[in-house]
Amino acid sequence: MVTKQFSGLPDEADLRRADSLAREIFSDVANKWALLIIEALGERTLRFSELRDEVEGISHKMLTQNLRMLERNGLAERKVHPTVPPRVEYTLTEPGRALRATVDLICDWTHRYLGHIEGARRRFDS
Amino acid sequence: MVTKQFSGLPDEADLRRADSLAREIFSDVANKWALLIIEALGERTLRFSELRDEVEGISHKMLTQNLRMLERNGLAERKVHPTVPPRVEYTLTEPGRALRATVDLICDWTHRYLGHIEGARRRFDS
DNA sequence: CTGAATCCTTGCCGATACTG
DNA sequence: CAGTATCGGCAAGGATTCAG
Repeated sequence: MVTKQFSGLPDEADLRRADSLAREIFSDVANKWALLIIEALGERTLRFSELRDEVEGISHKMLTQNLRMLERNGLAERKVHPTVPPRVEYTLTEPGRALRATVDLICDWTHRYLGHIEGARRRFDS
Repeated sequence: MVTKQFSGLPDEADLRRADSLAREIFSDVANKWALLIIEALGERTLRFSELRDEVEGISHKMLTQNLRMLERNGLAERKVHPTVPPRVEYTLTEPGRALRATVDLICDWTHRYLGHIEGARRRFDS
């Protein structure tokens, strides 16, 4: 990651920094809207407005906010076409697609256990 | 899932219901604290207080709140030992463990791309 | 069409106190 | 020790407006 001058081994400070960074990334990514956007993007390239239609219930603001975050972390790429009206397209980068694979698994999980969960809820709610 | 009286095929209403349920479950589960708790539990059985120590930075309230949610959805099991002082233990159920497997993948992902992301951030922030 | 900025409301979340 | 309830601050997030 970072080239140390006097040792190839990370020291404690490095490990703590990496941990807190990992935690930060996890917090960025482990939120509903971010994951839904990633899932919506998939392998496709979508415009801002297409994304807003695709991600059910997301507001203009949440979409831009999360797209900025994804772009900042290098998970999505933002391509501006200097036309009028402007046309902005978003695509997942390779790290983004790798993350999407895991999101897919969560979706699979959701559907596989839909019945279990529905039952569990009924039992709990009584 | 639900046995229909006149048709084995789900009608549109069923599909819409299933979708909104899936979305609801996804929203429950796709949040930082829930995922961190699931990850902390792993294959172990932990007491409330152990969990609080294990999940860095979580408050008493968030912990109970999320544990209730996990219990309600049948992802974690809550076992009360009627001793004094009380002793309450939490364990992941099979659906919970299945979900944890995917959370593990997200953690792996985080660590694998830590460097990419750090670089992307530096570039973006300038 | 995108996006930034503003206001304003809602609800999250932490702190605290109290029960069993 | 574990859980619930209450209160309050503050940040998340919605609606709207303006700009490029």
